[in-house]
Amino acid sequence: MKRTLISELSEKIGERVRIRGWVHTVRDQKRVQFLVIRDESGLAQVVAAKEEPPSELNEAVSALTAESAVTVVGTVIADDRVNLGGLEVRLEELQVDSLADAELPIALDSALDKRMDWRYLDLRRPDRRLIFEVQTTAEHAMREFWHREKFIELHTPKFMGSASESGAELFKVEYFDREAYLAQSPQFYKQMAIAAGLGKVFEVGPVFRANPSFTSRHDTEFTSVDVEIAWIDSHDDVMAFEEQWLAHVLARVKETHGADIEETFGSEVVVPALPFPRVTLERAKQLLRERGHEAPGPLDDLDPPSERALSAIVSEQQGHEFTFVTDYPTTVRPFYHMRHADRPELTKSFDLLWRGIELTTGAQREHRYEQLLAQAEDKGVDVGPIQYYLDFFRFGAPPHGGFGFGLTRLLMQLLGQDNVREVTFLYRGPHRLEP
RNA sequence: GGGGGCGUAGCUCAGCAGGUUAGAGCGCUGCCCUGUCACGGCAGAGGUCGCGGGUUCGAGUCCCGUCGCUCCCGCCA
Repeated sequence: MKRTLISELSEKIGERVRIRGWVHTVRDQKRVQFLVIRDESGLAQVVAAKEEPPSELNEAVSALTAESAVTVVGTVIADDRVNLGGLEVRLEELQVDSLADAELPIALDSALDKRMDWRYLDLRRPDRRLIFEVQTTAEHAMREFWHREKFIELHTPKFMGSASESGAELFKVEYFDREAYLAQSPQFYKQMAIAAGLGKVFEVGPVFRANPSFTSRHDTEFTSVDVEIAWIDSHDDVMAFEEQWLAHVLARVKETHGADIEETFGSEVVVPALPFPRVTLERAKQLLRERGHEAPGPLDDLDPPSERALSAIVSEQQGHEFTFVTDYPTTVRPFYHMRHADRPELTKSFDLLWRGIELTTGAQREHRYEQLLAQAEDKGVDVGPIQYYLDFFRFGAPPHGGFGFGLTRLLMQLLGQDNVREVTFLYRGPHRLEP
């Protein structure tokens, strides 16, 4: 007999069905037994009259434990007394596919770290499933847009012979008789694709950061969304692409899950207006000062409290959740970010803030070999190990730029969660390698 | 790496200025209950109070160390 999803039961009233799922609750009374079965589509009540003495079926129901995996055969009956959709399944056969231990190690209100220990139980909660449905929709919408715009999808190697950026946050691994590093970014390789003439490229893939970061928005392995575009005139072209792409993604998420997200997580999905507000770092600092926010920390960057404050100011003044902050000084940007011709101390770079958190870093890249070399030396970068990268720009490289984008940070903000661990299937952090 | 908070039953927590057998709710086990729907009722089991030292007549409670968790900062996506 074919399996019926619980969401389809209302179309099968009077029919015999086979449903498969988990025991949500057991209410074993004197005269009647109720089971609530949960599958990926919903909850359903299953009922069995108790016989005197109890039948084998009654005994089997009594022996069930919560979260056991079961297969139930019965007849669908409409009954107004039932709160769950006004229908129930009259139990005829019960097969216990896997009996769960009686006592579960976590509850609905368990602490995050404990829930991480038992992630597969944590994820059985229906509202957690929505997280990954939204992720699926968001990624699909991203690809939809890229595909329409004729982007090429990349799969770059995650083993590297040398650092792709700073070098301070690399995981070192054994690689036969030498050492290799886990890629902390596909940065160099997506630029290589530009030098290779692929035009516009993207990659959705894992990146590894050996930072001992203990915050709600960092992990040591996460899914990075990377984009690189050739033949641009400036970083403005990159921002223009990103805002259209993101607006498309959020529109798709809203139309598919907007109501569910609001109901489940109390977070409204807002499709952003175009263009997004843009503000230079200089102007951002000025805005913050005007509004009485003392921007502490380094003078040439925004610390997290300042980013939150800036987002709040822009939201209040312009009614927009997104803010591009542009033109960061060379001191806080990598050597390959292109510098402004008229103000060489500033880069043609940007960050994208959403609801107070950093979602993206992007820039126009320096594609002129001599200039790139000079900037590397200026930043004190040892060019020896990255000569292969510099070589990309020796045989005709188009002007280009792109951005890196944190997928889990998007999801966290989208679903009003306060921690990336909630929206990561399996979190990896400095002290978390299991399960 | 720096700073704050926390670590007591399976889970979530309470625990007085240090003082006799360490508590609650949920869960679990057993019994009872004509349809429940977070079912309800009664009873019961379950804890080296993270670990190691120290102070004290006496420490879950104070001190030191250590491990773990958590948040913020740094770093970044």
